[in-house]
Amino acid sequence: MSTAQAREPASPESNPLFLQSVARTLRVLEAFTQLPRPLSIAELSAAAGLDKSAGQRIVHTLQALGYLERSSAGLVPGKKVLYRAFDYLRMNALVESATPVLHELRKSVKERVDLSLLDSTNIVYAVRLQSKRENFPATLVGRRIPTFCSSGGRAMLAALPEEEAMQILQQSDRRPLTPKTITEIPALVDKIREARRDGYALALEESALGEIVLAAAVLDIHGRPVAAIHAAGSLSEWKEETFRRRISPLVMEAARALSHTYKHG
Amino acid sequence: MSTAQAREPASPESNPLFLQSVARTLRVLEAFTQLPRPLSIAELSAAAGLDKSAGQRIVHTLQALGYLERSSAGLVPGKKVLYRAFDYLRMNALVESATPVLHELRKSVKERVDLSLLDSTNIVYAVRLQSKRENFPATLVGRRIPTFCSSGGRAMLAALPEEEAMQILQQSDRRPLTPKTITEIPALVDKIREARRDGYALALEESALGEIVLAAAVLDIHGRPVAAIHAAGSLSEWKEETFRRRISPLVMEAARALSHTYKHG
DNA sequence: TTTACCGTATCGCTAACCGATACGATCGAA
DNA sequence: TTCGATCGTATCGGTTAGCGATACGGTAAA
Repeated sequence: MSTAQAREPASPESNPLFLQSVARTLRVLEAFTQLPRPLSIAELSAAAGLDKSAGQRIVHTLQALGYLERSSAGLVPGKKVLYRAFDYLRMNALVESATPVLHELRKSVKERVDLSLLDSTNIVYAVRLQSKRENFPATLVGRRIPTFCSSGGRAMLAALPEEEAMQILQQSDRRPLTPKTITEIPALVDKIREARRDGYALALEESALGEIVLAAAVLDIHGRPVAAIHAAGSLSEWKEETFRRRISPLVMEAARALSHTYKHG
Repeated sequence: MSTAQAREPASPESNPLFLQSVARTLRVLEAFTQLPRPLSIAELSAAAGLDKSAGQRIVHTLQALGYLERSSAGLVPGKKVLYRAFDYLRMNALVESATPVLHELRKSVKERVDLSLLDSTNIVYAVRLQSKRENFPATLVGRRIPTFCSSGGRAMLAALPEEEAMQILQQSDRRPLTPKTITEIPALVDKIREARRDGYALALEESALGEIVLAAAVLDIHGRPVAAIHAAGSLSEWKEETFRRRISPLVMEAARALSHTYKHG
């Protein structure tokens, strides 16, 4: 096509119903994912692929609406984004029913337990009950990590039709998060097969060093994986085998209790 | 043509930098606050004050971007909103330093403890460590309740210049949340004065029946209130006086530990 | 079957937005 | 102090992105 200088890279949605003004707005808010610090208008504009003027207008509007705030060092996300997360969480029946189950689980395993949701190549933490002091961002709701290298992600991949799982693996950005992250497709396929056999998945220091995580998938009424229950321990306190033996039945039971109940989708 | 009927109510921002396309986009996402259930395109459009076509386009785009998802019963918020909340939380230095403090506090009071942030007429919960089983939405991050009827809100109002506090009271929608909610300005002024004297605020069944909440304000480096530390107990287990005596020193100490440290603003 | 409402798709018109431009303030380095 | 760089802010005519009226097919309840 000879539109030499296309303004937007022919937005993935060349659908006439796709509004670039909406996409631009959200790209501004998404800038903080790459640059998690107070940003200037110019930085936000650049990160969103906008010129100064467009950035100025969008920032001004988002600020007026409470989705951006001014701090002494620049613009930061506004409290309104928390309201939107609340809307998500309160409407999610799975999050609701998982909360008491996770509390029970937390009591018996005495380690950090989480509920994560499958979002294609990533998983997002939706409920988190931490135990000890840990690296701060790692413990927050909304954190996302790649599906392929998390125990929960692999537990869900194991419950997906093989073809879909392969697709996700191939679409994933498989850069390692730690030196121990498994990144080769064949090795990952092995781990997934293992998870399918065992009913749970295990990740050893793949997203954080010193951390052992065990997870089982939560299935919806059609048998599709929609979430996972995680339990995370420290390798300074657990041997792999003990962790598997003691924790896996509890995690699997919790996941089973939540499976097949709601339509979740 | 006589544009007799202005399309938008001359948006609060008649500033030429205010983009109505941005405002429309966010109004769609905000619809779930009023109507927390799966919605159709028509419902979302109506809630956002848009016609069917505009709604269709915005919904289509938000869905393509992951900010809306289709469930069996209609459209619901998408997981991307959780990512944005994560961006907020991880960048907030106060949230970060409050997390270990809250864990300590949680250990000594053995009740639910929260960190809330002041957002004018509302407070938002940013960190929550719950104890027992409770009414579900009431325990979520991102939940917002009116400043005037929460202990944390009143603790912060007490730390604000009198004039500003009055302004917030007057701007507030003071409909009661429970039969015990105090809604009269003079009575609220009394409660705020009391909080100023004591260094903490108390709310008895004002946002939930059977609940007693005690809170102290966290001040920024300029002495302005930016957040509050809450501890919530059940009236079936606590007498007011015991709660005050046992809990208030701990909550005040936690709030003091966080005050005057960061620029927070 | 009828009716109502759903999601989806089309298309010409136009005003909302674009983006180039300019101005004053601030801050560090020279 | 004087630059130069970069910040936020403000203005304005041209045009394109988006508006909104309209239409179509499917589905579910009456």
